[in-house]
Amino acid sequence: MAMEKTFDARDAEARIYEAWDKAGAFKAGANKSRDETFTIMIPPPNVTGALHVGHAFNNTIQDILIRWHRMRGFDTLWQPGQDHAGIATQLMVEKELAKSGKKRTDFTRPEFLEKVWEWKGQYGATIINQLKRLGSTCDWSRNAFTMSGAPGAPAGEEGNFHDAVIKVFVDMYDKGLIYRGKRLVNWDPHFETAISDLEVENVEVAGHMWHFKYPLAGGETYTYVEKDEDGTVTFTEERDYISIATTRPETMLGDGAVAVHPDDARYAPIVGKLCEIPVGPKEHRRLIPIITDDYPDMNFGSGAVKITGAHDFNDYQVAKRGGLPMYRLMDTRGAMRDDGLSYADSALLAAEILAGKPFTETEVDAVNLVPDHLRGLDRFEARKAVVDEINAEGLAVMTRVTRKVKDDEGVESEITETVPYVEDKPIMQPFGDRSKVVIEPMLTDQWYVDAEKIVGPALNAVREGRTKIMPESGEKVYFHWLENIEPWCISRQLWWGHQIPVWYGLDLSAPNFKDDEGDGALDEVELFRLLTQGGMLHLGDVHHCAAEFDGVIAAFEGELADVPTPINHARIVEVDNRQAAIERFAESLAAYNVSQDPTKLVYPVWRDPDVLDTWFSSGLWPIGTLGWPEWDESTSKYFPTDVLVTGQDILFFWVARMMMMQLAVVDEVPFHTIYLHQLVRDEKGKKMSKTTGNVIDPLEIIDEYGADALRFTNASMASIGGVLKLSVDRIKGYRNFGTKIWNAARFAEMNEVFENYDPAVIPTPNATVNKWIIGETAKVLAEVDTAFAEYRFNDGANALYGFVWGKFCDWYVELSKPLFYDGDAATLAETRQTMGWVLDQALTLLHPIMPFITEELWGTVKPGRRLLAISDWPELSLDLVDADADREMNWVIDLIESIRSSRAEVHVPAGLKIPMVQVELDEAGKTAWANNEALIMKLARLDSLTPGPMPKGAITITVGGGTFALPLEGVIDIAEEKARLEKVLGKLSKELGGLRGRLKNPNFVASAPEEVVAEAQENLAAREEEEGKIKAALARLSEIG
RNA sequence: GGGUGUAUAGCUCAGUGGUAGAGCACUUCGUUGACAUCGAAGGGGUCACAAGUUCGAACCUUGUUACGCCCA
Repeated sequence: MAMEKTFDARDAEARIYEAWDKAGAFKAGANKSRDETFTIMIPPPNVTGALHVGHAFNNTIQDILIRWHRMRGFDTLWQPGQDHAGIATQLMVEKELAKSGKKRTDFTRPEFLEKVWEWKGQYGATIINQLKRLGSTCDWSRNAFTMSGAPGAPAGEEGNFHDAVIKVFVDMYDKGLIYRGKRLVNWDPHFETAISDLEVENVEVAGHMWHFKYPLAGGETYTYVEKDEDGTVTFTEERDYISIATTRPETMLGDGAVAVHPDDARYAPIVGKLCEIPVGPKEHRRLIPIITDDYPDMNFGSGAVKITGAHDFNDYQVAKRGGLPMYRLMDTRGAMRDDGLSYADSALLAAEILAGKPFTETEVDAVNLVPDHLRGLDRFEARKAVVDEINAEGLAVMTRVTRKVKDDEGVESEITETVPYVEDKPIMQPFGDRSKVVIEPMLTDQWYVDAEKIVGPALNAVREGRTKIMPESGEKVYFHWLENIEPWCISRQLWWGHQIPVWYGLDLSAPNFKDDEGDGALDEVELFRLLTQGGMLHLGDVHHCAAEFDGVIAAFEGELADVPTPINHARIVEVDNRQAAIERFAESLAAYNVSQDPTKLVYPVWRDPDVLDTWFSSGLWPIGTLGWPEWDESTSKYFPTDVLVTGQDILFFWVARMMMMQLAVVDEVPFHTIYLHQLVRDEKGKKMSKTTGNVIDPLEIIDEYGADALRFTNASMASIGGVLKLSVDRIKGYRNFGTKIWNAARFAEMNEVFENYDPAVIPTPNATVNKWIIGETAKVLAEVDTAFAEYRFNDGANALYGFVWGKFCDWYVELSKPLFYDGDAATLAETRQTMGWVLDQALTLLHPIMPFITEELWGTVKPGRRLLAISDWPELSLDLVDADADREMNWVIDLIESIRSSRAEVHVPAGLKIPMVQVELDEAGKTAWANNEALIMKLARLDSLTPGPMPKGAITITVGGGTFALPLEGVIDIAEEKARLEKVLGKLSKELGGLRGRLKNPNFVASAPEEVVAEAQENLAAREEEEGKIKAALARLSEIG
């Protein structure tokens, strides 16, 4: 059956993918012929994810590497999987619930998690199916999931990942690498959880900068002086305040100080004095110190900055340096706090702290400096209220503005008035990428990895080259980040995730407790005192970490050892939360009181409700996917893996963390090469975004142009460190490339190549054309191997494009025609053998980039043979390049091009066959002509060649070692031909000038390498020969014209 | 502000010291027995700017300008 004119990707792709699957092509070790492993871990897409162009690019690169290695016989594993994407997944499920008017909190945690698993079962495989459409040959039988094996996971989700995550947490905790602490985090008021920097989008929005007066305490005054660069005084004023600029007035309530730069002379007189926060009830107005710190920018605003340690990252650092208290003002929903002490008590305590009273974090956290009437207000409402109150009190910095007004009759006039100074100013505001609400820096208790302690090995691995980052600039970024690493916040206030394996208990230690009788046992009075004053309800909690509840029992028993009898014998039990623990403990004490039965006494503990950051689990991806900690040789042999292919943007968030964690846990680098690529952008280089409307959907592209076209485009863009600009035109071009090779195969089929060649035999032809294309094949293989080995996929793709289109289709197919149509039986046979073989090589080499069309053709050429995906990559020696054949073919091609070019320029009709005169030709040329006469005549559209002198009025054709003429007297325009030759001569003389200049320079001859000099000399000789011929031709034309 | 890149044909980009390339677009011609998703021919570049190193610089060095990304 004759082949169709084009490849029907839509029809073929699914069929071919299924054939690969059936043949086991995806399985680890498919087509294995050696023991070396080659492993790539897929960067796990979110379980909520849908394929975008970035995934398509990323996975194309991985699949190319995987297919290339698999075909070369490596024990190859492409490990797929997904991460559980805490926030995103929870959001999806909450949205689903919202459809039926339900909220997450309408369910218990286990009930909700069951719904999440249901959702995952229903939609979680979306991106996997999309990756399949791209042709990705992951070993799907090993698909991993970062929540596999978690408590409550349904059938089919039993895996090791949960165990791995928990084990690592516990190990790191035991080694002192994980701790709990109160620090400033990015807080998402919608999801009510801490989020990572990665989940924060900084967007420039229109904002305001308010200017307020903070009056000096006790009505003090100072002389405020401004000077210009030369030190000349430009402004002097007696002030009783310091001017502060802020974009967030509502945070003023929590100010701990006003900071100025130590070099700022304007404020030097008042440093160390107190000023008043100009908001809040008059009777409790708080005083804060004016301190110095390097942070304030003297040239920005007034140069004085209010410091709110609990609600701003910069301020937090200043507050830490200055030992300032940090007062939290908001609750988890971003509303002004309505808990803790009353405002009056809070203000009082704050004043004591200012006066030098020592304070603990817990004490400070109970201080609620939100005035009673603002409590519970949303933060943006509170902002308005604060501004209004300050303005009303006249404590805003004022400015005079002139504006135009129209009176009732429409007459315009100008009025000048004094108004509060408020600048309109674009400000960078952080938004939650999922919730779209403004992120609030918030002081909360979280778990941290002490990254500084585990960063060393990760730095060394890259410094010592055990892991290489490409492009190299990535290494600089990596070093810079790791050298300045911050503690890593790993807790999240979500339900979906690995619950932190830490249990808390009430801190019963009572340093001031007095055992009245000194009998080491508690009586009722003592019990009551312990409960209320002993600290149980006031002090913090104690905690212990283990993989399971059973594992912490002993630790809590130890905790109780020095608590008075009989509590020290209490049974450790687990309850839901702190409140339940208090109640349960009280009940148990009451029961004991009545029964005096110590076995009734319990010490309740509760588990940390928080879960781990998804990145903590993804950090274990390399070993976790391979079954660690329960792995055996069948999977551990794939570790360390080989290459990580991922986006530059997650170098810190994921890559560096994998390095640190794998080194910390199994003491080995997770991969030897990290291939970083950029974000895929639109053709103009803009980020694709739904709002801009420039999103290219890879699935639509696959539908329209086929997966191969998209993959080839990706490969051709993949220069190291290259910018990825995706354009549909380009994709279309590579679809056309597929059609091109399809039709070359079709040509072969029409000439009965398929049934008349032996794929196992490297041809040994006689015809120069055949020898030549075999050499070109060997050359392109070498190019592709080098390119792939160096991760220069664009070079590989371009080499193949040039070979298939520029060499095979443009020349070899054309040149083979005379051999097919007019050749003798032997020529016909060797040409079929050659074409079949070369086509097979081309399909094989193209397969990693364009797997579908090549697989289809592979089966069409020789039906029923082993699938190309699991066939062997060729090994061809460059000895197959026949230098003589090469030289001869280049001469032939050069001649044909010269003739075509000349004909076109003097407007000889394309179809017209014309005679040619051989004016002079050396021996090599004569041989070349004789060997290739038929095809030169055909392709140059000649009808004869006769030796003879240069005819009058002819076009001159010059090639190496010869001159030909096309006698076209009467057909051509002499003047035009002269102009053509002059143009050629012009180009030549420019080149000659350069060459002569160089060769005349004694320094060049002396310093340049010999071969460069020799090349220049050869080049010069050839150009001079040509120049001579052209000049002669011009002279002859002048005789007649 | 810190970090890190980029600047080459109209567009998108290759090009690691020997005198500039590809694809697309453009112009002209062409239904020549694989392919019009095609073929043939052609036009088009002070390699951002300046200085330096070198016999020789798109490439190395320094500075300038513009733009991008990441982090503040």
